[in-house]
Amino acid sequence: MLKHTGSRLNMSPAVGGQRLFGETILGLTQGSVSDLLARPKPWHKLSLKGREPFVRMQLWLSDPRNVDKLMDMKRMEKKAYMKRRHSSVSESQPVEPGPVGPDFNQGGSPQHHQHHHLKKPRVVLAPEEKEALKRAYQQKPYPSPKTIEELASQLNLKTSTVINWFHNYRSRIRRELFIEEIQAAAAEGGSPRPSGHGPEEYGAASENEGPDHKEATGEGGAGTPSRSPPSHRDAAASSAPGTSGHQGGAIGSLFSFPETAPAAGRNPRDSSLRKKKAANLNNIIHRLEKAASREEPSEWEF
DNA sequence: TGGGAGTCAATATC
DNA sequence: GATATTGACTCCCA
Repeated sequence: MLKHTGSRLNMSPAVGGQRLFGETILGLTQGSVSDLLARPKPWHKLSLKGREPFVRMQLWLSDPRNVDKLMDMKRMEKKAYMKRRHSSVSESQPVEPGPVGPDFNQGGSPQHHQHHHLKKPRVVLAPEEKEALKRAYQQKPYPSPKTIEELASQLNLKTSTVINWFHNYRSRIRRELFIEEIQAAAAEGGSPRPSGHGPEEYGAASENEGPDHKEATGEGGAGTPSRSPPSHRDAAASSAPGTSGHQGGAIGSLFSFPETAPAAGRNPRDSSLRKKKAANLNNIIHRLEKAASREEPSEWEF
């Protein structure tokens, strides 16, 4: 499958990165953290549950030893890893005959371990299948069960896959629209209006990356307004609050966003995308810190 | 029961 | 190895 990922958020691997930060601070996996930072929803559109990671982030920010603790965690992880590695080298036999490596036992059935953990192979939709689904979405964002059945049989997919695809697509389109709203608000007033509603509308920039999202642009489907070109986003992102060097000392060392020109051979859009994501994160941090200093417990309770 | 929100986790990409 | 993408899943609500 061909994917274009543009750029990556450099969260200074020397300290942690999305995985460690997500798992130890936010209670989220790396993928979720990446998503959260790249496409944050406005605060007022978040459910209580959706706000939790930001509340955790705020608590972490208000902890004077936050970075130290993260570094400790990293050290501990490394130690554990080395220990595991060392023991697996010294003991030529694994402790338990579990599914450590690939299912491979001499002469035996390769399925022996599978009853333990039946893993469904991940469905990867072919570009043509995605195209067909998108066309169907443009005609009907909320297809009837009958339409779903038809689509599934036409594309030789499971109906659940088609249902999931529509769910995911709608939800991801919606998020893109939220980002647009925020950008429009930011472009109008310079920065999102103060509201006293916690870190409202901290998201100020988005990359709107990837072929999927681009192709969704301008879809005529019901409730699917057209979306603006990336250049508009660039402008909004660069004017996002928090980009002006708000790095909060230790935080800055945790989330370092190099401002250097893109390295040779890299996607030329890389640095601007990086900036946009940095703007997102800095904006979130900025508002969390502001909220923390204002002490609005009612907004943070969950 | 269908849809939205949030998330996981496999995998692609850099 | 770190990050981005995305299909699948759970939970909650109307």
